Amino acid sequence: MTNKKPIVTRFPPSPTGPLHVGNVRTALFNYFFARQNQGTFIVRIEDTDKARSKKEYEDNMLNNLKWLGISYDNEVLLHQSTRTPIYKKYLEKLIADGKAYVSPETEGENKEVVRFKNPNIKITFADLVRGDVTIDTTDLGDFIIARNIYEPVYHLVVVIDDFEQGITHVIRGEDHISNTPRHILIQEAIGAPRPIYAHLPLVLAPDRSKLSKRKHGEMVSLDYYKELGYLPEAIINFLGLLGFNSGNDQELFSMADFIKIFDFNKIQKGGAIFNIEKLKWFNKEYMKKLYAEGKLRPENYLAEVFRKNRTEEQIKTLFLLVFERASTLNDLKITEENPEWNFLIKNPEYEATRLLWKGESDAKQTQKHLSFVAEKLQKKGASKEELKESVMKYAEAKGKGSVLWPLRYALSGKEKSPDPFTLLNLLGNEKSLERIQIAKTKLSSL
RNA sequence: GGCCCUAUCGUCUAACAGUUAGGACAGUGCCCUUUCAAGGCGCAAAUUCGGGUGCGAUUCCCGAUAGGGUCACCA
Repeated sequence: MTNKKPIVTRFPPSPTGPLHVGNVRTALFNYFFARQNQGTFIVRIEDTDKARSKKEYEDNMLNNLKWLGISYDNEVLLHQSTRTPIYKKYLEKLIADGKAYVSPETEGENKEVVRFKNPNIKITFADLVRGDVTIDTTDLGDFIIARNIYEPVYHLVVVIDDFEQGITHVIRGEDHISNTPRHILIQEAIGAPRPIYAHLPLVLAPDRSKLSKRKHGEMVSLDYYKELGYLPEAIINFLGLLGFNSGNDQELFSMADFIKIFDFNKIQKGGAIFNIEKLKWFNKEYMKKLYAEGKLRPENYLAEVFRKNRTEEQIKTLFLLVFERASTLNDLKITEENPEWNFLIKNPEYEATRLLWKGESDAKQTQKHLSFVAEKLQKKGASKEELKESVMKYAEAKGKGSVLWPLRYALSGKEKSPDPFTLLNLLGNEKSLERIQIAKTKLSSL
């Protein structure tokens, strides 16, 4: 066997905004491929745009990568802003070799810039996801590679850094296809080897255009999802499957799974819409997993008022109720202001007529049903099971809806809620009796 | 507009010439059930359109159409 060159991939964010979900996907694929091949995954900060680059954004990216569990192998984090002397050396050589020149400008910010002398040739490069791509560089003209000798622009620095860091595979978004011939031209001029390219399909907004901060706002940044209570596992699973498939019907994949199965041949060529509904589903799946592992604790989510004067069992019941209706961690957070659940801590307000089951017009009957339940509740020593049994027996005789609906409504004041027996347990006898009494009073007014 | 890329259910996708075109999310129906949620079982839903080449095209080729990307002294 021949000795394969070790693989080196990279993720080079520009710290001009918070980490973008499209970039997360790109980082993920670079990471999968490097890890799969025992290669090296490098993160480098592309901050040549001094005006727009900010330390807070860099921190945001690094923290988010860590949160996702994406670790990089380089010991020092390269900042392009600190490498001016290196780029200058290349620039001077390029100029000396006649491959670039200082060009006087009549437009733009600077009077002079450095332009690359375009040989005007056709470049064909092999793309791991698209096959051969041919582009005529004549259309590019003599493009700018530096604002001045101390301020190179992206196209130059990306090529130099990829070269100096020994990047073997450039895996990036499809929006870079048109930049690739430019980069290849520069590589050839500085004598750098050509890396292997793979251009990933774009992550699209529901309107089918590239997800962008300008057009699509906060939904492009990872923070948005993180703050809403999406789990890193769910985000990785969802993004890992955007534009990639395993070839079988499996839906749930961990980072380790992706590293195992990643394959350029299974990458889609067309862009993929970021469908939040599917993300929600993944998140729910991972929340179930967390719960099963005992890692979701009610006390972290239920406000004190909901826990006060409740037994362990009641708290668990409440939490489960909330849990099965939740898609994100935030959905779990129940506070006094939550209209969905605050009926548990304060008596509900509602119209008396709402107590009547559909088709029912006899308020007296409904009152009688409620009285039956009240009596049972007042009987000391009866277990919850016995109570439920006797009420259900009664309800079956009188019509389940006629008995259970008003009971549930009296307790919750809501059209939709958990069943009355669960509510009875959660509220306790005293509060339940109070609410039943209120309901009976309301019914008298009908 | 030039150049480049792409094209299977609404969405993410499977099928690398022969399948009743499969799965998942969303939707919808039924069951469970007083209501909701959860759960179970169903249903509906796609090969953009023309031409080729094959005994046979979702699959290969060409064209049209549509969508997207890119045309910065941003990355």
